[in-house]
Parts: sequence; structure tokens; C-alpha cells
Amino acid sequence: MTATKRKRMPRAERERQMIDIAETVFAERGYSSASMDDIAELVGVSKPMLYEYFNSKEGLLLACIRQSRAALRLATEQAVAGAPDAETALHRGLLAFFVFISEHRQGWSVLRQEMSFIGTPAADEVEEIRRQQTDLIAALMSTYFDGRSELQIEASAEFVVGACDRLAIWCERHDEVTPDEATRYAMDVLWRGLAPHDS
Amino acid sequence: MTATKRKRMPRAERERQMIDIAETVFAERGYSSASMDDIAELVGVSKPMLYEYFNSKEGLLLACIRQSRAALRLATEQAVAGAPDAETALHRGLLAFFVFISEHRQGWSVLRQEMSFIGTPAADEVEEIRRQQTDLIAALMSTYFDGRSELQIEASAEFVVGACDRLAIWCERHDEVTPDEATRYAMDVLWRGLAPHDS
DNA sequence: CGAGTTACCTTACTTGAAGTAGGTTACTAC
DNA sequence: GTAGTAACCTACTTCAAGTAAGGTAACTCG
Repeated sequence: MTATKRKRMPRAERERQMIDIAETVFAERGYSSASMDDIAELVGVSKPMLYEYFNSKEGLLLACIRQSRAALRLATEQAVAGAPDAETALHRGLLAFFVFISEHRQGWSVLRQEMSFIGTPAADEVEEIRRQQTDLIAALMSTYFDGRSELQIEASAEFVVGACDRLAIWCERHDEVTPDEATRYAMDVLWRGLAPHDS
Repeated sequence: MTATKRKRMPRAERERQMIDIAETVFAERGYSSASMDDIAELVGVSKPMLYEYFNSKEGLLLACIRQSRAALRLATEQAVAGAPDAETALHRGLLAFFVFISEHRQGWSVLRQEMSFIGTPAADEVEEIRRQQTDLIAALMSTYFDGRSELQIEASAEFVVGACDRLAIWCERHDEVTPDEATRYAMDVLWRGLAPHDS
């Protein structure tokens, strides 16, 4: 009953705690450099527990990714809800995205590692999770633009997500760039295009 | 002197051979699932040779990435050379990109794995190599658009590259999409923007 | 209460791949 | 030839992922 004595916990709570700590470790050290032993020790539990709940190291990362993606999706979804027009929706969505990643560096770091398991069984699942994001954008676009083909809309959604992901990584190297500025850059290209225009 | 007897080779040639085979293996099995023993065996050489020449598994992947990026850069650079205006340059560049990845699936697969070493010492070097691509685009843009700020141009370049990378991945899941179509999708968004326009 | 069951948890192991120490063979120049 | 170097190998260590088999706390039902 002393403070050093680790408490037993119900599974759900322990899982949450594991995911939280794993997120930190994966974000700090990177997926491949993080060891399950270390994570287990930080949680205050032995390694087989991690395997009991998540099956594999990949499974654990996947859980972290799932959580972060869900949070990101929620944030952007709420931001665009009820926007009066496409331009506003896009602007609000972009801003929400860049604010989110500047406030949740750790979760964002984890998301960036999703490419780590190309060639593993979990690769499909990662794409699946990622589709949360693109589907949201695709849905938005079909709402506002109905003249375009399904395929074209899907492609545009992928395009937007990829562009923002990369721009976000670029922002990390330029910490003078605020979420507002990032949004402006993205908006400029996305909405009006690269074609020369006045103003 | 039988066929089974492996020949000695000068270092340069052996290195090329190693990179070629490593590229295949990394592309097929994914970075983490590929083993140095397997690669060595396919090359017909023992493992320490790989380490002698590339220092680490990461070093070997890095060499593969370097090679593929260089080829990709060359292809796009040649495509845009001498374009009469920005729109043409962009179109030619995009087409060259999508043609390249459809013709060099293997090299492209390797490039996709560059995110595998986030959190490792080599991460910076990967960004460096990647900058070959963005710098090229940024240079192009400063040629054609001189009203925009340095930062804005750099951001746009990252944006374009990220968008195309992601669109390329999407194309892999939709093999009915030809390089021409991919280019058209990309061009539509990139040049004219998402804003509604007629035609 | 106390016997049985469940579910949280552990120690101690196996396996497999990255990376290395140190020696061997063949080509090259004199 | 033979000295030197560049290409190469066998056999090892190390470290982390994943597992087998069992212990212990808590909860249920008589």
C-alpha cells in the first residue's frame, strides 16, 4: 500500500495510460528507436502487458495513430461545421489543422510516422485511418462543388491532405511561421491557384 | 572458375550492384521487413561487405533514396527546361513526375519510405535530399512569379511536392488513372485553384 | 465467510536481425 | 617472385521483439 506499490487498474484505463506514454516515447525517440521495454517501464508494468493489449509494437503505434487521427479529424470537422460557403469552410479547416498541429506536437509527430510500416500487414489499416481525413474533405467538396467527378474530388482531397501534411513539416523547421500564416500560404495556392492573379 | 564461383569486383561496381538489389528488396518487402542478410545473399556477398560500404542499414537505404531522388530530379528538370511560360513548365513538370513514378515503381516505393527514419541521425540527411526537389520548384517559381516573398515561394514548393507525393500514392490504388489524368487533376487544383470557375 | 474464477500481472525465456572482430584470398606493382 | 592493398569471409556479440507458463489480487456466488 505504499506509494511505490503499483496499483492494479481496469483494462480500459491501463490502455489509455499505455497509449499516452507510448505516444510520448514514439514522438521523442521515433518509432524504430523506441523500445517496448522502455515503454513498459515508464508505464510501470511489464512488457507482456503491452502485448496482451496491443499484440505487437506496430499495434501499439497503430493505437496511437488512431487516437491522434481521431482527435485531428474531430477538430477539423467541428471547425468547418456550418460554414456558409466553400471558401470559408476551407479556410476554417486549414486553420484548425495548423492550430491543432502546433498545439499537439506530440500527436502530430506520431502521425508523421505512419509511413514507418509500409510493407507490413498493418499498412492497409493505416491507409484506412488516414481516409478519415480525406473522406471528410471529399464530403465537403461534394457539398460545395457538384460539377466535378467522383474521382476528381477524391484526387483533390488526397491532394489537399498531402499538401498540408508537407507544409506542416516545413513549418516545424520555420517556427517563425504561425498557424495563421501557414493557413494563408495554403489558402493562396489552394483556393486561387498558382496562376498569376491581381491584388 | 565455375559459374558458382562469385567474381571479385571493384568497389564502385559492387556498390552499384548492392544499391540495385537493395532497392528491389526494400521496395518489395519494405524497409523494416528487409534483412541485411537477405540482401547480402542476393548480392552474392557476405554481410560485412554491406557494412563496409554503407555503414548501416539506414546508410544503405539512404544510398537508394539518394539515387532515386537524383533520377527523379533529373527527369523533372529536363522536362521543364525551356518551357515558354509558368503554366507550361508546371504541366510538363507534373507530367514528368507522374510518368516517372509509373515507370519506376520500385524507385518510387523506396522514396516513399524516407519517413522510416524519423528520430534517427539520418533524418536531416533525408530532408536534405528531399530539398533537391523543392529547391527545383522554388527556383522555377521565382523565375516566373517575382511578386511573391521568399517564404511564400518556399512554402508553395513544399506544398506542391507534398500534394503530388500523396496523389501519386493515391494513384497506386487506382491503376485506371493514367499519368495524363493524374497530371490533369493536379494541374486543375494547382493552377486554377479550388475556387469555382467556368469552362 | 471461503472456494472458485477471472483478469491483471510477472519472471525468465526464445528468436531473429543489426552490427563487429579479426582473419583470408586474390589482384597489382615493383 | 613478394609486399602491399583492396575485396572478401566466418563466426561472433548484442539488443530488442515477442512468448510460455505461472503467480496473485479481486470479485462472485454458495
